[in-house]
Amino acid sequence: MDTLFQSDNHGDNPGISVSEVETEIVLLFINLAHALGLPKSHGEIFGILFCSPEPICFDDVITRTGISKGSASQGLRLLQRINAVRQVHVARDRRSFFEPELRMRHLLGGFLRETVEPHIQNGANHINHIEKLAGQNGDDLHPVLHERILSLRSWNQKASGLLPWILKLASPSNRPGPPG
Amino acid sequence: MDTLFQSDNHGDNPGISVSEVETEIVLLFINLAHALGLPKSHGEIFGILFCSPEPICFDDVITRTGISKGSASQGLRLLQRINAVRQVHVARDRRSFFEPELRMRHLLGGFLRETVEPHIQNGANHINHIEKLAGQNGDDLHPVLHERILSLRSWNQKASGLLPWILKLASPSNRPGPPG
DNA sequence: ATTTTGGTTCAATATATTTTGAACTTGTCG
DNA sequence: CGACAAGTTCAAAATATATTGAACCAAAAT
Repeated sequence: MDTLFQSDNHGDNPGISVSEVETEIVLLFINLAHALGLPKSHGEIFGILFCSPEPICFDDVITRTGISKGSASQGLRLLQRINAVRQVHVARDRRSFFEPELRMRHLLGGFLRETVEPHIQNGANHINHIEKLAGQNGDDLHPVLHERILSLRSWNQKASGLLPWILKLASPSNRPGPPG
Repeated sequence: MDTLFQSDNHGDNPGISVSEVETEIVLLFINLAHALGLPKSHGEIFGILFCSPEPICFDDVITRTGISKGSASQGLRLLQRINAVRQVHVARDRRSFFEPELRMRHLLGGFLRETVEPHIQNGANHINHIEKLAGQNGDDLHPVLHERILSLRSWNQKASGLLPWILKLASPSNRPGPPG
């Protein structure tokens, strides 16, 4: 593929090869993964699936990305958990095939549910604990610190309340427009 | 501080020492920093400032957190850049003092502006480049891939449009409530 | 003008995270 | 059943990221 004689460019097109477009798309998803705090291999996997018109099987994920079996296995698992990738079955083929989720709402939803929400829940628990300690300390607590502990609670609640709005705003039904 | 004889608990309070509350708050911010992809030392610095009723000077940040000069310097700089920390001046004192930002809207705003927005802008540039390559390739591009490239653009625009809404929703004026 | 103080920089080191790949499981086929 | 194929697991190696601290700079104090 994409050699002088067997190019993805069938015909005499002098332009850039299709595979360069794909390379750039994979790079884009590697960057995105990094921005989201996911390993780059996961971005690579998603990028490859995203570029393919048909679902891809495990071994092709490996050969096309060049990553190891282990990474592919773990990456595909996580991507499925956050709703970024679906498994599909092909008749009379034992292997599993994979395809990317393309609806932003679902992508975002999975990511928020699996990655952000647990952090917010942990935070809430931690704040409960802090409030309990603060209660036991009663008057020894500086009033300013006491107030600030209250604001921790309020931040956490605001963050938690934000998530459903974000999903709603990312829905296809939402036309673009300024807030307010 | 907080030894058997020189406890933060002045008086015969049998409760947990104030410093344990502070320890837990610092731990909370270390977790938060981690969740946001910032080094834990930055969370530690913010936590210490958050716990102090008065602004703290550079050297006290170091002694109270136990981190190195270098980390403190870098951490304070970044925290100021993202609006999480303000520098304040004390009369007839050469040193700078620092205090935490407490308004969620400002904290979120700085973080989004300095951390999230640049990624979205990079993404937009990258997508421009991909569209150009795709254009040069004309008909060689699989129609499905062409469609998907269009959706990249739409995702990026949606993400970009989301930011102002998030800020708006995090504003103090917003009462909590379900979306829709 | 020299010293001291407050703070920054950045190369070296320490720590954390990701990736690899060989050994293993599980299910399928002949 | 035995052999193979698809995929998982996880300890070790590779990579990336954060932290340290000594050398440095600039402004104030002496």
